Amino acid sequence: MSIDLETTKAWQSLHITSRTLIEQVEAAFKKADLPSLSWYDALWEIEKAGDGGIRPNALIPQLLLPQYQTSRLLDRLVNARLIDRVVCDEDRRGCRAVITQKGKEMRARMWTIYAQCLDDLVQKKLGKDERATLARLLNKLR
Amino acid sequence: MSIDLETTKAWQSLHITSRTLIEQVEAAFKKADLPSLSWYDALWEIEKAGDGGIRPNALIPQLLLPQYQTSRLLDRLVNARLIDRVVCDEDRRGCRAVITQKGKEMRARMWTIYAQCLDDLVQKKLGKDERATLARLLNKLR
DNA sequence: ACCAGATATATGCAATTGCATCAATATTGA
DNA sequence: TCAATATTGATGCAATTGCATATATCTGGT
Repeated sequence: MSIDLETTKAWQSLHITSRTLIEQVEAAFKKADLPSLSWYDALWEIEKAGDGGIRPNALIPQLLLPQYQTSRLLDRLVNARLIDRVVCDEDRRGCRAVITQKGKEMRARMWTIYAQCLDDLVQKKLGKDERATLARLLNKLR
Repeated sequence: MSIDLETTKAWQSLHITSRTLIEQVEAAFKKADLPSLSWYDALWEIEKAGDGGIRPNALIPQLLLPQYQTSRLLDRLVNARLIDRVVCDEDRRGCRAVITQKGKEMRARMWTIYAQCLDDLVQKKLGKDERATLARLLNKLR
């Protein structure tokens, strides 16, 4: 087993690109006085879940976060009045995360920035076919 | 400006793939009772610099870390006796990070695990041409 | 030589993470 | 039914990060 140059290059560009692009999005959020990407991701999943909200444990695989991080991210969102932790009737160990009106507004505000970034950082830089090829190759790695 | 599906898919798979693969490498290091990827990266850059060592500020662009993180990573490496912080004659504000024998051994030990991961996670999953294409597309994004 | 920046690095402090574990409730199987 | 086990979610504590700033040294212009 020996690692060739293509492997090294692919590995490096994968992580460098991911980090660099995320940093740019985070910087854009910060510049607009908005919270970070992880808040966006959580708000979006919670908003998509609708009025019934979503259980924290269902959020974990979506956000790819460990349980304790998810719990604490929810703490912060509650604290910022962007979501409510509602009691869960069918399982009283748990709760449901439900987005508030303020949360919806925040997510929408963040999306305008995020979408602009996605356009600048990805959509303008690769053709449609290239974007599809990239996604296909990446998906072979997971 | 509107974001299409290929863009979203490419964006998601980029970050999910990067995170997932890194987690797998970190897990392999942890399982082998070895420190984390950031230690490896730093040790490798410092080892490549040879006996003269490398200035922390030259390490920053290599590691893509902020200055204070670099400084503290060096603290930990010194603490673990994997590098020395040597006084720098030509600029006494600074120092030079020089790898120790123990550091070299650690890096080599980590590489056996790391290389195995790269083989399993990348080299076996994509053909040579696919790896090259992936790197090329990713590099268009930075 | 001297002073006004600029640069290299370190560090105090608050926020966040990771880990282990806890408390509460649910489920299973005898 | 009930004890054993599993699952959900939160939390104390130590380690790490992020930010702002401090300290020491260097450099360029006068």
